[in-house]
Amino acid sequence: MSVDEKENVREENAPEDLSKLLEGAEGWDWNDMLSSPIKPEQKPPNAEPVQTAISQPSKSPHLPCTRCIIESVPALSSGRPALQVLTRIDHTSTRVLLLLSGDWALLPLLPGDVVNVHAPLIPPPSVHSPGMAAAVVSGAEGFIIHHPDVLLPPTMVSTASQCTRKPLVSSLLRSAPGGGDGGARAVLWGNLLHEVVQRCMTTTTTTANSPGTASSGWPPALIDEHTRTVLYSRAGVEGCFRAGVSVEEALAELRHRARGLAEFSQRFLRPVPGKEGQLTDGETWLALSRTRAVEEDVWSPSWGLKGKVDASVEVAVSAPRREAFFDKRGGTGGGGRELSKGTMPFEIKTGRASKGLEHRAQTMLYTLLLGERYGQSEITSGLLYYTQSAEVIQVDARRNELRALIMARNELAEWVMRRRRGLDVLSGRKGKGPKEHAHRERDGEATETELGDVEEAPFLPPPIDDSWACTKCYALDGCMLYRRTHDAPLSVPHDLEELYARKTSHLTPRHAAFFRTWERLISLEENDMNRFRSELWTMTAPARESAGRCFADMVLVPLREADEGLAEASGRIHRHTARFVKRLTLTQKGPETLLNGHISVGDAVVVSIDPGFLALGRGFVLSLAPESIVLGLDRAVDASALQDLPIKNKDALVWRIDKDELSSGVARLRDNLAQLFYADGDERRRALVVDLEPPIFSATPAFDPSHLSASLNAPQQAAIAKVAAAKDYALILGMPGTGKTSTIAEIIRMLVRQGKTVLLTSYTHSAVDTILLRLGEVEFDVLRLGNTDKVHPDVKKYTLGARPQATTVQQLEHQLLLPPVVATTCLSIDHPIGGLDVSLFRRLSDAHPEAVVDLTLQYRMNEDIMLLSNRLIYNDRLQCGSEEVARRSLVLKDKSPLHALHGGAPCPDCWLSALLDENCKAVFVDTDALPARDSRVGDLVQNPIEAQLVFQLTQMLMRCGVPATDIGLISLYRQQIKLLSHLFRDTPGLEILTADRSQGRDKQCIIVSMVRSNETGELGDLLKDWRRINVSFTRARAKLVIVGSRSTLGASALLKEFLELMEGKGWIYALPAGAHLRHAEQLGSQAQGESLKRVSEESEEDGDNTSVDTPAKKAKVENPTKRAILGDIINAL
DNA sequence: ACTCTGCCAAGAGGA
Repeated sequence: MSVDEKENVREENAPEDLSKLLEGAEGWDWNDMLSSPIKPEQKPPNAEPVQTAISQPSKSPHLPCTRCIIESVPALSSGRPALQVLTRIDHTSTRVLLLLSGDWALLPLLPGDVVNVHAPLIPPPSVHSPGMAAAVVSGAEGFIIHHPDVLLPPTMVSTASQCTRKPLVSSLLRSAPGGGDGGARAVLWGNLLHEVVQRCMTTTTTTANSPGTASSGWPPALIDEHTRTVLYSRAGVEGCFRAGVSVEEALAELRHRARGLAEFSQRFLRPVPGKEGQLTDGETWLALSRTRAVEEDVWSPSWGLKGKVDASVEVAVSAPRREAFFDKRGGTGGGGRELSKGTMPFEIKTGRASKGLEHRAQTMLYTLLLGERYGQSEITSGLLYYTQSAEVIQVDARRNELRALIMARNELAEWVMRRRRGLDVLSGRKGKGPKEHAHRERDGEATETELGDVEEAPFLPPPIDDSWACTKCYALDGCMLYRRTHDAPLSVPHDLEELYARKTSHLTPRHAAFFRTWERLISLEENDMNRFRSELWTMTAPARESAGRCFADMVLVPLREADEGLAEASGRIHRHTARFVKRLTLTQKGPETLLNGHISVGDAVVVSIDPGFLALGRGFVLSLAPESIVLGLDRAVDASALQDLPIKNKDALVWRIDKDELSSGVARLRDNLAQLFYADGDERRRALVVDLEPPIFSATPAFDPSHLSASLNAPQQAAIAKVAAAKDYALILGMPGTGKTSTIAEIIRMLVRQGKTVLLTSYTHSAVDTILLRLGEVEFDVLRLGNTDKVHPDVKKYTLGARPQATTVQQLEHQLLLPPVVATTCLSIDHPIGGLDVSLFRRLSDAHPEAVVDLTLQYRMNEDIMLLSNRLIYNDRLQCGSEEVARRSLVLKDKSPLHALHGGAPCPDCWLSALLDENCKAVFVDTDALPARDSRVGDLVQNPIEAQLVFQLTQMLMRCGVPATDIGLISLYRQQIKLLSHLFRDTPGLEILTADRSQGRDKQCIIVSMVRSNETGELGDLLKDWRRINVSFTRARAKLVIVGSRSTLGASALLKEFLELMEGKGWIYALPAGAHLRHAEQLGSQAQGESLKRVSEESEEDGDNTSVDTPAKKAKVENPTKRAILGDIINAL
């Protein structure tokens, strides 16, 4: 049997046709020309196609794609059918003149905008434009993707056909599925059945290699097994719980809904199409020969789309031979049927076909995504499978429909960009250049004012006001809320007045203002994240690596035995584990250690192959060593997982690992905010939080103080009494060391004793877990929700994963609802019983000081250390809990090592002796005489000499008998933390933390490295933040040593005050010149210093600092495998 | 003006 490749219909847009257009182009009236039909009679031109750098290689089968920046757009007068737009190819100076007609001429293009031009580049209309190219995009050919860096999901684009506002509102508020109970159930069946089909598709091996043999398809037993596996999984039972359905009922329903699967598989799962596999069109026969992948995530910056394809399948299609084809191909005789093979997206729909058009649209967009991923020109069709009606429909991606869909995408992207531009202005970011805000005249009206007037600029399209569609819409609540708070001037049509009133009449202007304000704050944060998102495809890996947000040139290597423990951890995202090392060649130079940069353990990452294969895996960092990184990923990235990708040189695969910027958490915040304002929302909470109604306290709190722990001090007891009396809320302000953790633990015990339920929550995992740990062994049950991989090991016993897998809704209900204490982070609300707002402590405590209790007695700091905090921040409200605390000092067990530095004799002017003195409890160590200057590594700041000083001091402390676990090193700068961590890599127990991460911790001795030291007096914002300074100073119990440059730090008002205070107390120690060298040898910091020097020099190379090439810096190891082995050895030590 | 934290996602379907 002969198999013909299917002709690509879009190849008909051959460039010759366009070139013909341009013949003798000089002096043509372009607008006239573009609106007139092609004149094929004109003789072919001599012009060669323009050879020019195309920044983005063609990935689409159809047309080359060029990324261009708009330079100027002419005034657009209404009724003009065509538009000439001058652009420049991104990252080049090559100009491209876009000749737009039809819909494309109406695009709201602004100078500075990015467009992807899907059209061939041809010579420009005028020969007077050397080096310039042109591109024609009209109703008949080419596509323009406006704002391509906004990647939109195909579902959003397809829903926009009905109402553009709806997908935008629902992307802002990722609310729970609407449509009432029925909706939730339908979603559940959809979710589960999808997974069943996908499992069947991946576990079945078809008989592709034995032609002629009919495939046996999926045996009913296999389908049933998958059904049960899917349903009895954690997600399955949880879904039932959410939808309020019993597992038994779900099983029956799923079995019912899966009944057609076996027949489907018999008809279509075969190597060669036959009559059984006839599609609903009545003439096409289909065979699914292989499933390439399911749930594939494809990000397409060239189409400005990203989505998940249910399945990618290899198909064989047999269709009656068409006349048109026959003629065109010159005829192979015979008529009859024509067979073609290819890859298609396979879209499963388990509901009714009522949304057929949207489903078709979605499927067409998936053809674009798959075309990009597999680079195959034949992906011009997709398949829609309706499980209920057992129909399979072939959807051809025809130009006209695609064009309409792309226009719809462009419109959505324009709305998204309007919002971003508005937010950029608000946050003072003015975009990329002055051109961004240049004029675009439209009928003589400048749009510049629109940008300036952010308050009024709408970012949502107006509602469609279709009483039938709107009443049924599941985005209605959000839509109406925005209408009330953001589109207030819009008049409401008569037939929707009642609905509008029902949804919004409870909202006061104050409510609207509150929602607007917080909504905007949330969006600002979201916008910040989005800025980095597009860097994954707009920046090369090395460029992004130098900004510290990427690891370039990574190679996949096998896991080591030491990583096995990591591989076991299995959260919802973490399904596969992969280890990467840096590939280094003679010519390439990378950072010596992966520890440089912004990527740390726990961070979310995206794994890609440059160029073109974005986001092949997503997950987070499990472990990070100088030589290798281990990731937990949502999908496999090994060779077999990549077998179908058109990657040229699979043996020399190079990966990039990018720090991911997740923004969905922010959308949830926004949704939580919106919940406060919905008609059926929590009215009391709205009154307390928004209207600031006074909280009510009972005069006679029902609690028995005799149950309280005897160790509680008076302010702590007062706090607990306040909580017991609170009907709404009580606020406890805990200054450092005042026993917040114990008080909270005690409050939890009290509330549980009273039969109440408690939600324990905080912004961070560590804060939640600290309290659970302090709670210790309790007689009641605690449920810890949230990402298991981030939960403290000793608290894991409280997680759902530590309990037996529930197989009934009732069991799950018990696990979820019975524990009186539920602990989780605020944002971890992707769970049926979670959900909380941002902290409103400040707002509430300002409005109702009577609701606040201060904890004032502290047991951590001695009086010298406390004095700093009291004077600078707390107005002397803080007191020592006891004399013993006040007098606390760091006593050295053995001072002889100190004397040994100077031949056994005490040394009066040794800086180490001075600082280690027991009476030196709080001291600022001034480095100005050395000096110890800061330096930059990319955008990071470090101070190597200061790191050495800290190293020597710490070494001496430990030699004198202070356990490493009693010492903490703090810096506000991450790069400094890295230098210190490197120096102390062999000192277990010593904690080295940024100020932020030291929150909630304390140590006998804290050494703070202030880092900033320069002649220009540059201080940065970090050191001006008094909260961070305060946190780092108040971690110390007995001794606080602050190392820094007095002259530089004095630039900050707070630090100036601090230095004056220290001066007055005589607590400043000015290091003599060369102090860091004096004991270097004895303290073994010679070798350490060398290695430190190396690390920091190498780091500096990554930045723009110049450094002399020392002979010590030899060429890097040439063989990547050797390198990996070396890495193993180093790591095993 | 260089720090931190959290979040998995696009879609699952309905008159």
